[in-house]
Amino acid sequence: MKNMNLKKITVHDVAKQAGVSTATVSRVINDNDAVSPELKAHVREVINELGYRPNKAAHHLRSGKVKRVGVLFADIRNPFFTSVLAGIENYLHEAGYALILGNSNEDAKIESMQLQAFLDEGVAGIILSSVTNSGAQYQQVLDAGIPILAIDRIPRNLKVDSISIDNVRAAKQAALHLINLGHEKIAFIGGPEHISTAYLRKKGYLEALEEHPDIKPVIELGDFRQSGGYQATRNILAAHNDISAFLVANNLMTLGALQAFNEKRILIPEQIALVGFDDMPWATSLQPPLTVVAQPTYDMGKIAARLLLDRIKNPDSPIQQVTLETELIIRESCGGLRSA
Amino acid sequence: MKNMNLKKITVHDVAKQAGVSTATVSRVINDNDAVSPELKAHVREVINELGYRPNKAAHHLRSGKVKRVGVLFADIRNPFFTSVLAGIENYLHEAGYALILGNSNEDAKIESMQLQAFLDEGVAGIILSSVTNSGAQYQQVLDAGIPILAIDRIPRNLKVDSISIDNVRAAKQAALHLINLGHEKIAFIGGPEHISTAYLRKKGYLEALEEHPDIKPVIELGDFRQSGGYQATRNILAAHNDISAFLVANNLMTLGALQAFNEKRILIPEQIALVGFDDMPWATSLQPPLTVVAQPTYDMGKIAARLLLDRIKNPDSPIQQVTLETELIIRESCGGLRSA
DNA sequence: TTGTAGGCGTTATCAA
DNA sequence: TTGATAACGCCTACAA
Repeated sequence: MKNMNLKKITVHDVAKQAGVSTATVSRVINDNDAVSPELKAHVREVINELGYRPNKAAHHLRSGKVKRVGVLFADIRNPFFTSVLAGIENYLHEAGYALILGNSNEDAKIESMQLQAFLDEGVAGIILSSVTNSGAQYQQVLDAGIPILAIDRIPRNLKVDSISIDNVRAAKQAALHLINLGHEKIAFIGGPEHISTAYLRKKGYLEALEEHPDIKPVIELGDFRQSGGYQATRNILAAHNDISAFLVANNLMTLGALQAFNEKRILIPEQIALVGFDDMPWATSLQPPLTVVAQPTYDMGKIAARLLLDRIKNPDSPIQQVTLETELIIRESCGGLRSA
Repeated sequence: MKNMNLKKITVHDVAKQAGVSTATVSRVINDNDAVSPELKAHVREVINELGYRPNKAAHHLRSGKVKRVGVLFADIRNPFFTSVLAGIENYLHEAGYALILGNSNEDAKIESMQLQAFLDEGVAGIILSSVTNSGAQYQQVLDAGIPILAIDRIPRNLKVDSISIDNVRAAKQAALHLINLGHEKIAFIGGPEHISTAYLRKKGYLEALEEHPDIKPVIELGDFRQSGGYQATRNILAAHNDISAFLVANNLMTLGALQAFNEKRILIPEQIALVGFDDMPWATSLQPPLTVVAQPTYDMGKIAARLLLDRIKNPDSPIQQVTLETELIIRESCGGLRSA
């Protein structure tokens, strides 16, 4: 009834009120060319006075420019994602960009639908943790002039900026930690081989063992989810009775392993030493606190967003592959500190 | 060099190729009026043939319609959020809506900036877990004709659709569980009082105690984060030496409490019984597995999205306040099952 | 049932 | 430095 005044205010209203042309208003909005400082100030005043807000759809349509980024993750329910996303969101927000979120749910079909949706919606760039390992299906996005930033999982043969950790080195370091502690039967729970992080972490584990030929690999592959870690752990426990240490290649699978250990009343670290991936909130709340390979998740998100916006501003600069340091945080799940 | 053919295809191209007018093409796109079936089929063929995709910015500008929803959470880093978000994303994606994500980070200033950004960006509706407890600052959004769906935290005095759990009942049930187990010194770790869930859960705890006048409340308020739960637990432990049970009103604070118990080598459930909020992935991986008040987070997200889209389609239907059932999942952190 | 034409709010071109 | 004007791609009276 009383909302008489909610008809949208446009450049025309501002122009009329300020006694200038719409062109001038537009120039002021975009802080563009050389509008005389006095005029600029005056127009700004009128803009505030009227509470004018530019229409982004019209801006987009006319100029072709958008301040909007698509973020497409393979598994939105993994807490690893939450932290990375928070970093991305923080950076984008401060840069005045909107964040469009998608979940491919580890499904290549859905992934390509989501990418298409991003294109339809109009995004200036895309941050992607890809489902598959080959980069072919992303070419049409690139051809449309939309840059992609690959995060965490980096498809082969895709010439785009990327940010990840050194997965081989991280896993190798964790495995060597267990070896140096004297373990000779070390099981590895990995993920689906088509996921680059899974493949590379397994490689790191194997590289560590190659330096110690007397230690034979024991490998079981899960699905990077809790249930998969649980099942893989049970399988290993059933097939071997002499394993003294586990290296688990992902956060949720580590929870699954713990669940299996608890059920069998296996004590950590007395009976089995455990190293997990990702320093998640619960790591310090477990008893014993968990030794983990920590990734700088939040910073990873921030840097990813920064790299992408750089690319958007500068489409022809050389491609960057950023690798972040991981840290092996030694707590008590491999023993040693407990007696201290 | 070779991208000659990436000039955008428009309704005009389709119209020309199909030998019809742009109006007809538009009607076919929107599956609208009565275009003769044959013509419709023919135009559709041409659309596929040319790979035509409607320009959403133009559509939005001209028609005023958008298939885009803003989601604004108070703390994007809380894993509770991840699960709710996944539910929202799933529903929106299937309905052909894009999801714009924002994080207010428990800051009312940022919250209103984000809301303004949503308005500027153009959204058809907003899902909001609000930072403050009073609804005044949301009126301008509502006045702009954009519906809000309040989720989890429901501001007072705001006449909008909402979805939440019965926080009073949930906390009361948890407290009564501890009382029925024979505990007479039960500490409660709550959250900031201006957050509705925090306030209501504390109320539930107090209501339970009112039924047992011999039990005196012991309350410490944290910040809903891990460090807050840790500190609150330490405070209680320092001030009382006869507490036999803890009820912690949020997931991350429960992790903080656990951390404090571990540090002091306090055994759960032998020395202290513990009930937490939210059935998070780690609950079953803890030793002992955690007794919790479980919220249907994923479904909460799905239902939230559905309610909002209903509202968008039907702006004048009566306001709905949906309350979801919680479940007290009894595991082993209050004792009892361990010997089984 | 189909077509014509004007305009959504902005920006870019051109002229003044 | 500023203004008039024509698009951007689409939708929707209105006319046929």
